[in-house]
Amino acid sequence: MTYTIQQISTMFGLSHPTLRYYEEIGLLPPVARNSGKQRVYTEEHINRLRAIECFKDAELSIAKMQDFFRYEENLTENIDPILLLVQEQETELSQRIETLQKALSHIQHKVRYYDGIKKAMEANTAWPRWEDC
Amino acid sequence: MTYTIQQISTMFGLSHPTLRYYEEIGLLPPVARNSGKQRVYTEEHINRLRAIECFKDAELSIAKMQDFFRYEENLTENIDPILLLVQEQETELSQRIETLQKALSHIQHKVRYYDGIKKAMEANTAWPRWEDC
DNA sequence: TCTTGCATTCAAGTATACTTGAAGTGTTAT
DNA sequence: ATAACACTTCAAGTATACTTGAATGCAAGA
Repeated sequence: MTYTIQQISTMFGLSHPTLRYYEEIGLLPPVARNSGKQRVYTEEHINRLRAIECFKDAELSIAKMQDFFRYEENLTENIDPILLLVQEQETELSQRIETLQKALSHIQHKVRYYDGIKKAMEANTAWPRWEDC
Repeated sequence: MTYTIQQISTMFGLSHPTLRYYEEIGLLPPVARNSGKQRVYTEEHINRLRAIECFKDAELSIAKMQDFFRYEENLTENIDPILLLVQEQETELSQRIETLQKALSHIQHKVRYYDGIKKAMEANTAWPRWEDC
């Protein structure tokens, strides 16, 4: 089964230029062409794009994705660097989540605070005061 | 109490150029100068920088911080937009945390997988196979 | 055949958030 | 006084991840 750039674009929500850009920087494997020089994508590209989607969610930079895919091509040689790469990403990601959770509770505090003020303004009563967090 | 750019820089881990940049774009209130034209920061700047720190953790863009601080100056007029701003950030942030948590479990899966391979290579036993997530 | 439309290349531009460089001024220690 | 260092301005550069524009090519339907 093969796919056009249009189909891939729709499938993954990526623009044509973005797909060509990924190919240009080697994030996608080379894409074959049909008689009219148009790109013909295969399952290989679908799988790679699924991996890219997942890594993007995990906030991996394009450079690290490139490393990852390079390592994966010769896993026996590169088991140490690839393991390190995913372990580091695991650490970064869990720290990031922790930071975001703290920030979320700050923001939620602010939501309650400004909502209290709005209610007080509407009811013409005294404003709540800011409780430090 | 007043502070030099050096003290503020150390306190918040921001470079001198970054502090001047924040001032230039109006993220910091205007900074007074001493006889030698050097910046003199006050508690007002410390408080603002603490707020900026918190918003940065919450992934607020500089543009939104600018909006926030502008709204805060006249809260009575701007209670609706400021409430909207923090509510939107709350929503975005919790969605972001959810995405990151899913991504984290993908990455943890990969860590276990590649660690299994490494162990198998060392023990010269069969490689584990990839279990799809 | 002609037009419409999708596809192509390649270079240049965009957004965000800073950083770096050059050149000069002011302050402090010896 | 003089060196060393901190601070100043202003413009230009950087990194990441794309996007946009201009010019051209091919292919299929009216």
